[in-house]
Amino acid sequence: MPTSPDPIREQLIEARRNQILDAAATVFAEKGFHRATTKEIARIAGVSEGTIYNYFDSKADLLIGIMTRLAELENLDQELADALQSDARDFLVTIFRDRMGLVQQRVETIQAIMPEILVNPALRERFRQQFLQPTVMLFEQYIQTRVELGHIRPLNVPLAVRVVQSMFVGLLVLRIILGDELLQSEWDELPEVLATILFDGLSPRDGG
Amino acid sequence: MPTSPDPIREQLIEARRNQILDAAATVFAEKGFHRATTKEIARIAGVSEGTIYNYFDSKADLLIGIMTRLAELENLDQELADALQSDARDFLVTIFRDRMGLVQQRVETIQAIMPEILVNPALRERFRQQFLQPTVMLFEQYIQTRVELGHIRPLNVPLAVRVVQSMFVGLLVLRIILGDELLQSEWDELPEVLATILFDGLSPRDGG
Amino acid sequence: MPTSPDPIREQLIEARRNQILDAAATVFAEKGFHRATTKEIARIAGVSEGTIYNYFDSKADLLIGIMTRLAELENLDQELADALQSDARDFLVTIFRDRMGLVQQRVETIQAIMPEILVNPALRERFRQQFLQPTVMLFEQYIQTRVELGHIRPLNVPLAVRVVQSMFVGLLVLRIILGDELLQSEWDELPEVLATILFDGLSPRDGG
Amino acid sequence: MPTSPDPIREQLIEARRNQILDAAATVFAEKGFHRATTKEIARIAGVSEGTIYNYFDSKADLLIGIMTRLAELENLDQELADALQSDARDFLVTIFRDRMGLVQQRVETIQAIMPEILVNPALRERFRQQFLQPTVMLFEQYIQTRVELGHIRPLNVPLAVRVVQSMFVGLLVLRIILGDELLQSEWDELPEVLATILFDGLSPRDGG
DNA sequence: AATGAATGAGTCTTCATTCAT
DNA sequence: CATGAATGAAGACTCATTCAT
Repeated sequence: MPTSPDPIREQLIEARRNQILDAAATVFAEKGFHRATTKEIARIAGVSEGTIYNYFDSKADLLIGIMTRLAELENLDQELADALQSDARDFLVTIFRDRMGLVQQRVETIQAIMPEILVNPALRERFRQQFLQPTVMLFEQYIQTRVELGHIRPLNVPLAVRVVQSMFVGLLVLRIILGDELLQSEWDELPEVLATILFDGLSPRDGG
Repeated sequence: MPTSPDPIREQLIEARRNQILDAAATVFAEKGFHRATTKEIARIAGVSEGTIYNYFDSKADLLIGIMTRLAELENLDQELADALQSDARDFLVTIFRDRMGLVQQRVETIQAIMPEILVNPALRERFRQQFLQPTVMLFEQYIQTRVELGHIRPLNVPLAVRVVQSMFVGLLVLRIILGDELLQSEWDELPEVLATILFDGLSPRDGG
Repeated sequence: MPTSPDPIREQLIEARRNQILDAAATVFAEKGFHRATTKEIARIAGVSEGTIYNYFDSKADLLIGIMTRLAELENLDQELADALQSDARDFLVTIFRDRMGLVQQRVETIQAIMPEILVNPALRERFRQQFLQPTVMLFEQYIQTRVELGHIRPLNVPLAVRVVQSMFVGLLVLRIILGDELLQSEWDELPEVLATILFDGLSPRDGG
Repeated sequence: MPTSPDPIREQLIEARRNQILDAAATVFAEKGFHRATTKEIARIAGVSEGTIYNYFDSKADLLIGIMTRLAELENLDQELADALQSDARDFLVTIFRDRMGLVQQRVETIQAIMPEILVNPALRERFRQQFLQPTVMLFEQYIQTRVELGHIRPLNVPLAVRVVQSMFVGLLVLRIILGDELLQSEWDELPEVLATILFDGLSPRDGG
């Protein structure tokens, strides 16, 4: 009984999976993984509890599914490839706006998985492999190239990448998870401040 | 029968509370809040499960206790008051080393509470009031003063503070929770890279 | 619309029933009735779960079907009718070999139903009516005749039949279900030992 | 925290374990293992469901417990040691009465475990090690001695032991599990018939 | 007649919390 | 105050059965 490559069926299955993952992300975001119940996920998804288990192995598998689906939407490499064309500073502003815009759309999803990533080793490892490592590698290459081109001052590139990455992660945590109000109200002005700090530094320019 | 202010008794009670909180922090750090059981906390603490409830109202109350005890150890204001004496850059390096050193000692405690902060609204609010707001206010004053003294270029101070705070939070998450290996091996070199980026910026100095 | 007695259709239906019962017997034998799932039975039978329910009312009905089919293969009466022709001892050896040979072929089927017979009253009653009672009655007649012919010593015939029947049942349980290794390796020598014990007894013959 | 050898506590624990095992045996016997629910076992035992799990690891562990407790009551070796004193035939009658009397008392327990033994490999192995093997070994020695003493005719001792053992097992199954009515009504006369068949054989004695 | 996705009742098991000793 | 046995509510997961296609 080979898997029939029936395209209609495939689509129905995919749609049902997404329907369930959407509901799971909503409930996980609201209650956290442990306080979320399969009963409520089923209710939100408009299916029975049993149906969830026709599409996923376990409640934990829903988290994996949410994260994998998130990863499939990424195409950072293309973005970075285009990036060398533009000015480094413009690029920072652009990519920050782009990616943080994405994050905005996925607040719920991120709230759903992030706390559990911190606690669940298997999920954590998956997260590192699917998100952190690719990002780090691409950024390292990108910055290394900028350094060689003289656009960026010579420095410990790997550490610098972590510092910038930390800033993204930290801003995410402060705004999305901890709900910092100032970050929410002045979010649009953030890229400029960020660019100034990162490229020009806090120290007053000699001629400033 | 009013509570006798017997100082010996007070001390015993405090000691027992700490003994239980230590155990709770250990188990929460290892298993996460939900996977931790009161039975194991009692075992690690060397007391019975019932005893825990003589000192704390609930399992969640243990988290509050852990966080409150952590806050009591803070004396950031004094540190910042002294800070204006020294060079801004030196201060950054110093305070980063100090606070991250503290973090090192409290890895377990932080691992215990952080994931739950992300998920538990009551705890989150408490965390914001006990840690984030005081820090933010003190730093805002500190940087504002530096700006007025001409040590730091004029900028959107509140946002800048969030950016710096994010960097701390992000580095914490990356190193402690996600276990980034490079950050672990080159941790000692981080303050210098950080200072360079923050104060001098990524852009090559004209005369550099 | 009466059921058309279409012989081709009849045969197809019968074939499909057998296909499903074979699969059910296999899975029941391997997992036991409760641990067996209709999903796996369907998979082994090469049909869908729904199809099973077009031929059988319920999972329990599969057991009934298995047992009924087993009973249909029996034609003990003929065997016993022929039996009086031969020497009693030879007959024991022959019938033991015959029936135990049958059992060998149906190990799987027997493993499938026996444990459930012990637990399911309806099935148990059916088993008694389909297997035990006919066998007992035939054997009682057979032995009674032998006694009257002077081939077998006078004794409590009904009890004696139960004793012999028990021996069969017990040997079955020990070998098939409990997997006694000696019974498996020396199975072929068993009829002779059995015949000696049953006909000659354990006591040493005076003139032996 | 070493296990306190508090004798009172030990006794209470043992009593509670027995209370639960009694209830489990009752419900298993009535419904079979799978149809029995922990809820009902708890109800019959007069405790809560949770309490069951303070004393046993799982529902399956209850079966193990029932079987182990049954095994502890056995002291077959002593019985067999005494046995060589008496006439072989008398001994058969005696031991049959003894052991079948025991069985009578434990009908419920045996009904509880036997069907599951047939289906659960782990339990089956345990059963073989705790009951079958010891019995077989002791009986082999006993019969071997009898043969050497000339009380029993020379034969394949191991097979003969299985045959006799089968008879016990088979009579058990027929009477206890399948509920044969004749075996129930004439149970008291069974030992004599059995002894006659086993020792004297079915064949009429030459001088009989 | 065949399919297999959907169903949802049913069960084992966990664990925070209580309270009699 | 300390204990730890008892509690029972809650929840993840299974699977026989149904029914629209």
